[in-house]
Formats: sequence, structure tokens, C-alpha cells
Amino acid sequence: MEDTRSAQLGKVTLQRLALELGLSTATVSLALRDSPVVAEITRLRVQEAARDRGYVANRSAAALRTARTNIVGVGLHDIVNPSFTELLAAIEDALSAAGKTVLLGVSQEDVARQTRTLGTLAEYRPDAFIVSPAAHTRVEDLKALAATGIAVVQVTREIEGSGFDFAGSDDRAGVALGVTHLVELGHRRIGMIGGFSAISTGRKRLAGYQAGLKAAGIPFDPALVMEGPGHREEGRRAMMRLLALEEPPTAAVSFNDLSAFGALMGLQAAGLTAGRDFSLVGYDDIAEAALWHPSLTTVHTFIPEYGRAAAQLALARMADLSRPVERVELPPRLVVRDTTSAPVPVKRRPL
Amino acid sequence: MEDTRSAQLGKVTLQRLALELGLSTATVSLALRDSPVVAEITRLRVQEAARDRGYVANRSAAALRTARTNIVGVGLHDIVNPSFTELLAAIEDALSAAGKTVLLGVSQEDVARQTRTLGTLAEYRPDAFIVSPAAHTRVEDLKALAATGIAVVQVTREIEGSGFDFAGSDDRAGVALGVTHLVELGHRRIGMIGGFSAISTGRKRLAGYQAGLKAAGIPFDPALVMEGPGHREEGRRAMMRLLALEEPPTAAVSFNDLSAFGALMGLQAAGLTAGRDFSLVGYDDIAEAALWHPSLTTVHTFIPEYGRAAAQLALARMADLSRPVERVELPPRLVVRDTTSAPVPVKRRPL
DNA sequence: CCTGCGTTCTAAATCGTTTAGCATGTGACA
DNA sequence: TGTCACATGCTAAACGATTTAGAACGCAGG
Repeated sequence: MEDTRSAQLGKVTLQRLALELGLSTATVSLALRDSPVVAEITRLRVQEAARDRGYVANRSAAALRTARTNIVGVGLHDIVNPSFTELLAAIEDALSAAGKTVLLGVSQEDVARQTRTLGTLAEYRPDAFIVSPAAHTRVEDLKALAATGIAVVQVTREIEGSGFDFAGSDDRAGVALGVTHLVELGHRRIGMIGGFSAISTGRKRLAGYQAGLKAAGIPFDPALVMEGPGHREEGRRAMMRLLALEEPPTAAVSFNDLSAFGALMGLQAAGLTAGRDFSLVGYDDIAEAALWHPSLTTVHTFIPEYGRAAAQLALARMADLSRPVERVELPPRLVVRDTTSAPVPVKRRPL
Repeated sequence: MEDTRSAQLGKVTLQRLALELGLSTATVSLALRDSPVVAEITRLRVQEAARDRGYVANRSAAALRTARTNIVGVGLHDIVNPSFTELLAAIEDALSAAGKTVLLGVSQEDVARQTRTLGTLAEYRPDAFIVSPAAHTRVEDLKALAATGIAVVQVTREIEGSGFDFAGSDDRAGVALGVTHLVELGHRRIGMIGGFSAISTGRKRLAGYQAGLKAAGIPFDPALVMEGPGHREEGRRAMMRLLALEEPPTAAVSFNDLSAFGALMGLQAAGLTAGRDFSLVGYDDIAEAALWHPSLTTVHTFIPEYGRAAAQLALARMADLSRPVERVELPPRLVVRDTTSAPVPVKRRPL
């Protein structure tokens, strides 16, 4: 009934509404947005008519006129990794509470795809971008986005020297926490699993690993660092390689929980028990970490918090493009569970 | 440099480009879109100029003119639940391959919020909606979206009688598979954990449970059905309640993997071992299922596949609004792991 | 009767693109 | 020379909203 009528009469636009009400489009537009210059009674009349006729504003038209879209482009390199899912959920939640809508782009850790995706998003003229840049992204790639006067905020990862706002966790301090914990348990030979130098988080977490060692007076041994993208499978292989070393470590920290899970599988495959034969510390504390068996000692990074922070930074910058650059770097917290313990002298149970 | 220049001269629009090239906007517009009516040489000249000047098309303007946005509104009730994350990733992937961009809305299983969110998305005039409706969504709520001539596709869940395309898994058959598996192992008293009748998947999975029992000649006992939203915590509580029954079941199927994980925790808390003292079948087979200890026997539902199917349905319907309604219902497959086994006579080890 | 003022509404320009229809130039051909 | 076809490019009118300057009106005060 309703649909048939509106289909017959064509789409209901603001002009149409104005015509039917015997008002000008100016008045209708103002009335719909609760402007004080239109009389109370007219306002109510207009809003009622809009509701009755099922009027839906056309943001393309509004955006064209106002150069504002209320869209925020969110570009992540991955959304299946639980830590990024949590991030996306937090960002979406904070933005939608502020009346913004998320236009989503996923780069799959591929700069070319990221360029294409963000380029497409840019055509929609988002008021802001929130980006976790793919590995190998250059400063210019990000600058290109901001060229049109769009606010750009980096989240989780950052491109050093880009000069954009950033929200994430203090990765250096975080991984150092994990190393210190292992040292306190008595470990001296500690490996690092996953992470690579093409992304800021990789560099910072490696730096945290080194800082932790240094604080304990333990020399850094590059042979104990297994670079990798932070997948489960890569974590498993890294653990195998660590165990195959001439002088294998008795413990390791990892780039993220996913590679730690892989490492746990590697331990299991080698007939070793985490938290007894080998100590392992994860990073991020995603929900799954507490559920493993044994449950994963890891570093909690407050992902929803910095997701919300990123949203706030974006809102602040789109309100004032020239405000000083801001960095929000939340301090992580160590969560001790069952995969860490004092090292066993040397003997290893064969099964 | 580049930014300063373009900032000085104002935004670079198609008109500006035309002016600088001494061409009409029509020609420039056509040239940029590789129309055959503009001469090869002009086309190249225009495209080069566009590249040099950093021209970024304004989709709001184009959308206004063409009534096409290349946006697809994706409304999910949750994105943190891994099965919906996988779904979102698959949908995004398929759509972006087709040149569409995802405008995201999350309803948090709340109809009011869903109405608000989808209403906002509608203002952007997406070419299509892909929706997994929140519980208690009524047919009219969805119809309202389609009123403006927008393609609507339901994914995972559906509102019966809405008459929209649908892509999901054959939930009835899926849960029946699980029940049959348990029956074949020798179980006769089988519970159902999670799911509720406010959503189609809840109803279908319950129906599958009943169908499985019926096929085995086992009478349906409502006392063995623990309704709930499909969270971990709810699964845990449901398991506690099942175990506290006068005549507790020896096995259970569950609404989804998350509630099965909760149930596993419940078993552990009760000092029971899944796959020995109690058999449990999950639903969905998310990545985490294989990693539990013991690993979860569950029903694999091909989420990325039907996510892609939903995207294809949306593309097809936006190309032809009047095509016949299509339903894609993928048959699930049982994955037997370690949480199921033949029932133990009655004796239970106290710890 | 004129002036001034506040309230409420209108006319018209504008945002950047697409597209139907028209204009122009060129060469072929009769 | 005139006609026609074709290739190419232009003109101008949309699309649906927002916004600014100002019109119309009623009313009070002198």
C-alpha cells in the first residue's frame, strides 16, 4: 500500500514534500533539522508529513552541498584476526554513537590493494580516515589521503614520520614486560617468535624484546629471533626452528597471540608441555588466550580502549584540522597464566 | 608541494580539469570513463591530466546524478562473534572484487538500534542491503528498506515470509547430523544447548534437533532444551543446568560453537571430561573449534561460501530487481573430533 | 501615515557529476 | 557545389539537498 503509493508518485524528496505542504524547500529543510527560525507549528507539520510519506534524506545531495558526509573510512589490513575484529567493533561502536557511519576497506596486507581500496573510499569523501596501514606502506601513501583535507588517524600501527594522529598500545613496554617476567622466573635464554620489521608494531615489539634483555644484562642473540607475519602456522614453524637450535631457548615471547597459539601447537607436536618444559608469553590477550590448555600467559593491550581513542581522535581532527598532532599510547599489562614457569634444569621427559 | 598547489587552487574537480584542458566537462567525464565517443588522443590527455593533478572523483555528485552509489549496506547484529567476522570478511571480499564498497552497520541484536542504523545507511542510498536481522525483527522492518527500490538480501538468518533472497546453511539438516552422530554412538538422552525461538536459526536448529531425535525414535523432552543467546557464558550455565537435572543427558548438541565452548568449560568445572564422560557437538566449526582441548566435534557450515553467495545474490538483484527470489542453502558437514564418544554406562569418576 | 522591527518564509544559487541532444568539421561521393 | 555520414565535442539540464539574502507580513510607536 505505502510502497505502491510512493512508487506511483515517484520517490519522496524534500522538494516533493515542500510541494505537498505548500512550503518552500528551504523551510522544509530547516524544519527537518529543527532550526529555530521555523515556527514550532510548521516544524511539527513538516516532520509529521515526512514521517507519513516515508521520507528518507539523500545524503549524496546533502554531502554535495555541504562537503560533509558523516562517513569515516576505516582501512584495516585484516579483519579476521580477532584483535582487529575487536578493534573494528570498538571503532564502529564509538563512531556510530557520534552519528558517523563506517565505510570499510580491507587491504589484506597488500600495499597495492590498500592503495586501490583507500582510493575508492576517498571518492566517497569521508570526513576522516582511520587506518591500520599494510606493511611497506610509505609516508606518501598516507599523505595522499590527507591531501584533500581529510583527517587521517593511524591505529595500532603507524608509519613513522607521517605526522598523523595515532592510537595504539605501547608495544615496546609491552613486550619488555613479557621478557622481564621470564627473566624473573629464571630464564636466561629467551627467543622471540613472529613479527617483522616492515611494520611499526614489529619493530617496536622487537625493540621491547631487546630492551627487556638489556635490562637483565642478557646479550641479544639474533639467532633467537624468528621473524614472521604473525600467523598460527608461522608460530608453529618458528617454534620448531627454535627447538632445533644447537642451544635452544627455554622460553620465548611472541609477536601476537596468534603466533603464540601456533607455537603452543609446535610444542605439543614436539612432545613438550608449555608452562613446564618451555615458557611462552603471548601478546594482545585476545579472548582465545584464556581458553587454551594450558592457558596463555600474555600481555593485555586494551584494544577496545584504543579503538575508541582512535575514533575520538578522528572526531577531534575533523572538527579542527589544524590541532596539534596527538598520540595515544596505552600501557599494556602482563597477564600471568599457565604457559610460564621457572625453567627445568635440562632433563626433558621423552613423552 | 603538490598539496599546497591543489590547496591554493581549490579542490580539483571535473570542471576545473575541463577548464584547464580547454574541454567541456562532458568530454572530460566521458574520457575518464573510457567512453568510445571521445578520441583516443583526447582520452589520454585527459587521463594524464587527471593523474597529474590528483583528481579524485566525487561519488556524491555522481550518485546524485545516476542514482547509483556502488555502496552495499551490510547490517549484521554482531561482528565480534568469529562466525560473523568470517562472514563479513567473505562478503567484503566478494563485493570489493565487484567494485562495490561496504557501508557497515552493527545492530547488537537490538531491533531499535537496527532500525536506526539501517535507516542511516539508507540515507546513503546503497544499491543493496545484505542483512542478518536482529532477533524480533519483523517483516515490515525489512520491507521498509526495500520500499525505495533497494535490493535486500538476507544472510545466515532470515525473516520468514519476507520474500527476500537468502543465503545461509541448511541449519535443520546440520543439527540433525549432529544428533544422528550422537545416536549412532549409542546416546539416547541428548540435550540441546543455546538458541532461541526469536531467530530463524534458533528455530531451524531446534527443528533439526527434534528431527534427529525423531529419526532415531527418541521422544522429545523439552526439559533437555536450554534456550539462550549463544554466548560462552550462557553455554556454561546451560551445561550446569543439564548436569543438575534429575536424569541428566549423556550428550548434547549446541546452537553454535561459542555456546559449546562454554559448555566445555561447564564440564571442566564439574570435573567431567568431554569426549569421555559427556559428548558434545558444536555448530559452525569456527577456527577455534579445532584448537580446544579436547578438540570440538562440530558441524561445519561453509560460512565464507554463503557469504560470497550473499554478495552474488545482492549483485544479481541490483542488476535485476524483478528476478525471481533465490535461496542458497548450503548443506553442512559433520566434523568428528574429540568431544564425542560412546556413553559410559553410569559410573563417574569423582575427580 | 510612516518607520522600524521581529518573525516566518521564499527565491535562487550552489555543490560536481552525467547524459540527451545538438553543433561542428571533415571527407567521400555524386 | 551540395549532400550525407561519421567522428568528435559541446550545451544545458538535470539530480536533491543546503544556505543566504531578502521579501512579506503584522504590529508597535511616533
